[in-house]
Amino acid sequence: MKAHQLKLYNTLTRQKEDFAPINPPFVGMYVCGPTVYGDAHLGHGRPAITFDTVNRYLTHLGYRVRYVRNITDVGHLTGDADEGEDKIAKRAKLEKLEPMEVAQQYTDTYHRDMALLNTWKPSIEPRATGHIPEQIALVEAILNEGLAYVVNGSVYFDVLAYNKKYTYGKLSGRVIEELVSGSRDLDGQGEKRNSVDFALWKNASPEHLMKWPSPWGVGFPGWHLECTAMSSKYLGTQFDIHGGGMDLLFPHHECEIAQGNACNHQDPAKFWMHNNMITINGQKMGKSLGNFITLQELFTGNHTLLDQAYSPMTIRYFILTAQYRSTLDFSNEALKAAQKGYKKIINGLRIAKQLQYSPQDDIALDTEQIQQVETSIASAYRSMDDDFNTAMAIGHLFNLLKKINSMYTGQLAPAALGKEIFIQLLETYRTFVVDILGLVEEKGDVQEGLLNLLLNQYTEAKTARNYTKVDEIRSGLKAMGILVKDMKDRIDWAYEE
RNA sequence: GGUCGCGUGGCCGAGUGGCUAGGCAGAGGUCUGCAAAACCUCGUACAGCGGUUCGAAUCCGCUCGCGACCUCCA
Repeated sequence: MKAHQLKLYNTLTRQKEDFAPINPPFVGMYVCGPTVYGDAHLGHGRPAITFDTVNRYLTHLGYRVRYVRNITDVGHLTGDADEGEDKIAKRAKLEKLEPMEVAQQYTDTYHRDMALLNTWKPSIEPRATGHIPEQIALVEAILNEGLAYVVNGSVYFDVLAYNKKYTYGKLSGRVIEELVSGSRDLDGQGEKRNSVDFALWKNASPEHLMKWPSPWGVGFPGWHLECTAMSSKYLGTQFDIHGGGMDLLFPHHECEIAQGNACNHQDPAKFWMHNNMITINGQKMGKSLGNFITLQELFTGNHTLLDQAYSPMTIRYFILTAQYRSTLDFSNEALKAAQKGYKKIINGLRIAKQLQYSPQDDIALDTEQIQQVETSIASAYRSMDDDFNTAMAIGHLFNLLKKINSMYTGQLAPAALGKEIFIQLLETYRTFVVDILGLVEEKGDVQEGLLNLLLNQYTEAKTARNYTKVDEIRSGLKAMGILVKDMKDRIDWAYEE
């Protein structure tokens, strides 16, 4: 393995920085997970795939990653201050279920969808409700620091007091004075000393469903608190990477930094990474806008905006074709192009497995070809080293794929590359596609044995020049998404793109 | 209103000063019973205007258009 200087964009400093773990070879990464009150949508897919790829690449480079992604199973408020309703409780009432049944149900569907997208499971997947004592301890610590205050059984973080010692707004680039003057006068925030203060613990009304006893009475934790509690418990008070969607940058991550500094006197994370949003017709796709498409709807094609179903791997590939910090616009056209691109990549994987190296004395090394392969390999790594530029890496993979395909069709002899480069080419291609990008063949309805039987018939018919039969088999297989390929010396097949 | 970001060929989408991104769609060619696949070749794009520079999609300014965050959201 060559030396890699991984650079990643740190939202905190707004520039790309050299990555170095606090305790090599270990890397601690915390990513904000879903609030489980509904099916996961395309917007959940993006951070999951983005940080899965980060996890995969770091692991590939030899780091030992502890990847923590939480499940938020305590609903936060749908509205402002006391007027709001717990999202999970709301769903529970609607479906006549226990809140925990709702959380369990959608945790399960989330896991199912993430597995389909071929994301690695987090090392630890803590739940907010499983860490109530830790959260209460944090509130007490912040109170002890004099950076929070209690009102009517609720505890609020005192942002102005905090800002005297630390800097509130350093992540989002917000200036406290502007926040104070710019924040709206909301009803029901009378308890707070200042509108910029945020809840650490909320007093629960009698009809509130999810609540716990605390030193300040029965209540529930504020929504920024769980991430601080769980990240510090499992990764320490300062860890390497904190990830999440850009929409969480403010106030959520800003508040995490404030809470971390208030308790531990240091920033919780060295690097903050934020994936951009998926847009639909140029507008953010999101629950609040009601324009989201769930992953299941994508997989089944069951949505008015969808022309057809798109497989999980198509979705994964689609997301990886854009740099994670760019917005990515959803459209049927783009997804169909992604589907074809993905199939092409996977067909290449099948082909690569078949290729054999055989030395040929009559074939000289082709230095130009060799150099092209070497350049593409190096470029693919350089792309990933540059803030996980999967889009660019994929571009270089297609260049490698051309070489693989050329060898497959006999237009390029493996011997022209030399054994070492030949092996390196195949190995790099497979490693990038499968290990790093996480793209795998989708076990469809292809039964290899059955297929080979049919292809034998095809070959026999062809030898007998029975073209009616040949065409019949070919069109029959095409209807099932299998392309028959008549090669010079044999018959092969591929997934239809 | 405040803060931040974006505008790339028919479509998607990389690219921060000179060196072919790539995919999809399209055209021509090689191969082939015919196809398909694959491979080769092709379009010479960077919102507009001005500036800096030997040289700009890439830096600076202005204009226009779009979006995100500021309230729960990945």
